[in-house]
Amino acid sequence: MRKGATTRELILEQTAPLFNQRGYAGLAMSDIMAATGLEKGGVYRHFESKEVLALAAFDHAIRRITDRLLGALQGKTSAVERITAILDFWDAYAIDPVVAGGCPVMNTAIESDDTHPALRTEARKVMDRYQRLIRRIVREGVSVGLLRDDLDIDAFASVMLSTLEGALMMSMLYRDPIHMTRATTHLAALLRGYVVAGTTRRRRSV
Amino acid sequence: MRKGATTRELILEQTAPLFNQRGYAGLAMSDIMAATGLEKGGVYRHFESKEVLALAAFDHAIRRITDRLLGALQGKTSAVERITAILDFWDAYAIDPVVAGGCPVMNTAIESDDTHPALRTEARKVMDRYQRLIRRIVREGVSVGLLRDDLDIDAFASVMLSTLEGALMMSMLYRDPIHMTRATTHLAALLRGYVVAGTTRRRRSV
Amino acid sequence: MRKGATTRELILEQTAPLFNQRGYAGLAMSDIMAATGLEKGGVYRHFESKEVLALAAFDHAIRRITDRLLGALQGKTSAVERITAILDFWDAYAIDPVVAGGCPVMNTAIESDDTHPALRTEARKVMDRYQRLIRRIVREGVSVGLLRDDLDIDAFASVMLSTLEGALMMSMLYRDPIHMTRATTHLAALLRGYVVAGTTRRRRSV
Amino acid sequence: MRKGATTRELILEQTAPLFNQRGYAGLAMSDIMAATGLEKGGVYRHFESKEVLALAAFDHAIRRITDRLLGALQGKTSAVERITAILDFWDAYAIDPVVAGGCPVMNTAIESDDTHPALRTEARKVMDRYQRLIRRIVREGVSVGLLRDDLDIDAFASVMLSTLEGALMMSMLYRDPIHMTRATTHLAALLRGYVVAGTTRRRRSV
DNA sequence: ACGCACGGGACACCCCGTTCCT
DNA sequence: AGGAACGGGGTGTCCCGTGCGT
Repeated sequence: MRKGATTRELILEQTAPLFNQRGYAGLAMSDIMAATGLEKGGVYRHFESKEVLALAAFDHAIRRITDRLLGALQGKTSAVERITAILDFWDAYAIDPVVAGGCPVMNTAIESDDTHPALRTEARKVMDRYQRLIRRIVREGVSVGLLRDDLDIDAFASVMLSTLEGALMMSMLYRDPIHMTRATTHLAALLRGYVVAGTTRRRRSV
Repeated sequence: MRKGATTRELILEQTAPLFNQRGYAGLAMSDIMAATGLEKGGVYRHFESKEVLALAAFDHAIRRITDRLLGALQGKTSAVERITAILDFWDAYAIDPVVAGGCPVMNTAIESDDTHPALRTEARKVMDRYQRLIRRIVREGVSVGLLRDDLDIDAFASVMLSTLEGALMMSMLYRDPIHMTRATTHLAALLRGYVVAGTTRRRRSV
Repeated sequence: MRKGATTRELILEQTAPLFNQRGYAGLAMSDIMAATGLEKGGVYRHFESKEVLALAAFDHAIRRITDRLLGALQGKTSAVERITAILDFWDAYAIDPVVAGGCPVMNTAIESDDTHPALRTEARKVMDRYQRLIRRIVREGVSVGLLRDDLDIDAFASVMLSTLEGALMMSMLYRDPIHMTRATTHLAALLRGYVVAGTTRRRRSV
Repeated sequence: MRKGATTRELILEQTAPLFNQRGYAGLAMSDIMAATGLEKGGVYRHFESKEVLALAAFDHAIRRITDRLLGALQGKTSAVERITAILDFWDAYAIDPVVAGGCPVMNTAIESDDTHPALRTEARKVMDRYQRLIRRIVREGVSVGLLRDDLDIDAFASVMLSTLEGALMMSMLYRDPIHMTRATTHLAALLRGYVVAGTTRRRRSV
């Protein structure tokens, strides 16, 4: 057992990627036991059911991702810098995911769609937070005069997340980060199109 | 007694949406029996295993979608018209999917990523075809002089599919087609940006 | 197919030993198909069900055994000769059964006891005939003055058949005809004990 | 929760007569589940396969019978008393079997003959023990001078068991203990014929 | 806090017996 | 007579969760 880590955290740390890779239905308690080295008694002491564990593991995965993302935003002040940091984060994610198995939100959304309401609700909540984060950044950019005010903030957040999630799926399907690169490049260009002339230094167009 | 081919089609028709909604691991043979009204003997006569059936059901779903999509392309000649038809197809899909449960390619890509190589391979093949279709259309548009030749055809296809797949996931997660609408609107505008001035009648901007 | 044999007879000829060896529950239609070289359609054309076939196969086995036994009795006139012929028949049966798998009556009696009333009835009928045959012979021997009239005819037939059937079971269990030899030797001596002195030539005592 | 050993015994107690009545092929796991009130998981926890269970059930049945038989021999000292006790045991068995369905050894010998080597071996082992028991008793009777020394001990044991097993089959086939009575009466008389004159009080002849 | 025995029950797949069509 | 079709019961595996013992 890792020093200082409680058993509960150990379990989450080990199972979060497994749930992310194989899904709720595809992951068995026996896999969890094998991964944690615990027996059932040990696991059930901390989580009253597989479902509760799955929910907690999802939360854990999201927390890890969010921590990393917020870290990447640290010190980035302007909207463009912050959006760019997010795009960079996704680029990195496609090469080396924070949590193995792709984006937990998308994975959960796909699997739970018609089967597991609790997980679906959780995924939606996280997606809400992602949208709000982007909207907040963009709104700030607009209010500050960095971005044009004809930018449809809701649509931008929606399209940006759609494109990034879709591109992650493509990159994982092909085991090739190129699709993510193309998506982030495209989104960066899109954003640049809304930057008010003269407010920032030109980057080379892609 | 029923003709075998009929029963086989019946099974595929009934199970394709179920696999699409619940995934390979989430769908039990008993669900299949319930959906088809057949007993085990009947199902296993036509498909030697759940895996073989899942593969066939995936194929079936794709065929249904492809047929519909090709139908929508019927009579559309110019690249812009054809891409627009594809976008319209996705818009409609988000409201009323041809196969319940979202896009089989994305669903399969997500679930099979770390668990089911055969399904993953199949999903990749179909995604290849989608990419080739878009590239062919765009390439023709460029060669004909309708679209600017600085358009990165591969990147366009990649970004377009990423965006549409991601948007479908978002629309399903929120049970709200708005995300798809935003994605297609965005992609339509993107395409319009590459149309050579004077080659087509202006559409009202969206 | 054997010349002159109808398909029906071919089936019975092939399956009688199989039913005798493996029992009704232990023999599958697929075994029957393999043994006969026919497909299911062919078998069901002649026998409407496995049960009907099993009954017919039992009958067939009994007929073959009875034919052989009656052949062995041919020309034997005195009761002692006839009983001895029967004992010889059983001795030979233990070494090389007329129908593979032991005595169909005993096999059927054992298997069908709590499971298959129709077969049980059939077995009982045949056992009745066996008992009647022995009683008739012995009764004739008594009436002719060859055998003592204090011989309990019913008990003799019963004990004789019990001993022979039990001995056949033992010989098959041990794959050793010695048990049958001991039984027939014992029964021959028993019978001799009832022979009226001076009516027959002494055999060497065993 | 129940103790495992208890459940194991429960299963054996309930299934031993079932296997004895219907045979290995004729008894389904579902019958076992119905008889024990357990679900598959419960049964398979204690027995890894139907075959292993069948073997254990056979052992269990034999143990029950042996216990009863040894109990009947308790206090019986002379060879004649002991053999008589065994005959009485069989008489009682034909009326009310210790294990429903007849003699497990014979049943198993018959069914397993051409199908189940493991069971056959087991049946043979038990039959060996039966033979040894009788031989030992008779041998002791001879060495003590109670029985004549021209008695063929091996043949006596063999014939006695053949007769008893065969008679049990007959009694079960006819649902009439008379055949067993005749067999034991006969065997008692046979034994009496070997008693050295003057060593024991005459019993009335049967 | 954890290991482990326990057992209910779902699951996949096989194969059996029968029918129907050719 | 061949053989596809299919209802259905078969076995054994696995899975989840409980509760006892340490």
